Amino acid sequence: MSSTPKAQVQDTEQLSQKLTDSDQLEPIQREVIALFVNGVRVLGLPKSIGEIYGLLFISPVPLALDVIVSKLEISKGSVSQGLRFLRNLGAVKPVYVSGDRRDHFTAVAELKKLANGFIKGELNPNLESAAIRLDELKAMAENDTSPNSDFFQERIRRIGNWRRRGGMLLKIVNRFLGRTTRV
Amino acid sequence: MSSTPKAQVQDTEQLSQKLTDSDQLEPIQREVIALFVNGVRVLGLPKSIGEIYGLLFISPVPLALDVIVSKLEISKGSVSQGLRFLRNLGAVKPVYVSGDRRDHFTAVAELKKLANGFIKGELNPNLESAAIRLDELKAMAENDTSPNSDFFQERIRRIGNWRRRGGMLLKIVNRFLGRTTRV
DNA sequence: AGTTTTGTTCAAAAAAAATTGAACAAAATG
DNA sequence: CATTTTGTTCAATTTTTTTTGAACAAAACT
Repeated sequence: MSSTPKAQVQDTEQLSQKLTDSDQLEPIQREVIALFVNGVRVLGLPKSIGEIYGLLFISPVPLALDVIVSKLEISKGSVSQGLRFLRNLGAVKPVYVSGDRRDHFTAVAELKKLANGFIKGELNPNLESAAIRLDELKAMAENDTSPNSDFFQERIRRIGNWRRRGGMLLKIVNRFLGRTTRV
Repeated sequence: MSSTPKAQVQDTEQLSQKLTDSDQLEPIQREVIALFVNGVRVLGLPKSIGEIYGLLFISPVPLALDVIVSKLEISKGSVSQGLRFLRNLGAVKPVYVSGDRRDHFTAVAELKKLANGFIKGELNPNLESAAIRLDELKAMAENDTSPNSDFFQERIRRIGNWRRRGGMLLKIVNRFLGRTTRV
């Protein structure tokens, strides 16, 4: 970045000015990013994830890692990790930009893809481990001899019902958003 | 708790034994609670909330605050706050127990009530504030004169679509789980 | 009235989660 | 092949969230 000394930049601006013009976000972009930061909080994801996705979503062109770093003014580590997470979720995808060897990324903006990615990446793993534990619980309850055994069994059956209905709901959500991925 | 001195408890057990027999959780209960602790994490709620709800869910009788404290071995403050949260969500309800002046609580175990409570208490407030911000954004984008204006407008329209579909989905979820509350 | 029981509140402590930044590796460049 | 660019990793730090516990208030007892 400093191979060519920028001595000619006479610092007519404030000395603390480190961002070049093209790194500045437009007010609308800032607002959209803020909206996403809020949005991902509902999903239990960190702020930086919302910032990165939001920036890519509201950027007309794909962006490289170090551009994201300077636009958002967060660390390279955060952006690297955030991009990996978003890529795994399918919320962001790499785009080849000719003449630039850096990786560039755009936001995947189809709701059904986002939802499916989140379901597959975040929800399903949890539901599966819960299903395993639930089966173990069922076995425990059947061997139980305490006076509460009947009550326990009823409750465990009920959790099983929740699970079943949750699975059905995910399918319905899927169908509603368009049938791209199987849950 | 110590108005009647328990000198006759000769400490044949370990000295650190502070819980009475009735405070001990059965293995099945421990497992169910663990399941709930995991479950609420997916919803972005703290462990103590899962513990309290789980305990009430798997308890044959309503429990008072201090019983919850000694069974779960967490602080009175946590239980007090947790119960308030769960009550606001409609996940727990007070039950009158004659001859005992303490408040007692049971878990509300109907999935539709739980889901509706969560939607109304946690999701909707967020969606509403997002809707407001989105309207402001729309106005900004319409007054914008930058070369990216068209792109911005397309993107903001898209977020609006997400919101619309999200709202529809909540209604569908509601209908699927049984129609108790309006979203 | 005074005392005990029950439950809430909130500042401080602890725990958990996110972020940073420096060290590193891998690939591209000259 | 030495150098630069690009991107990853992870221990340390910072920030945020959760939990604790002591002080307080309100109601119920004696």
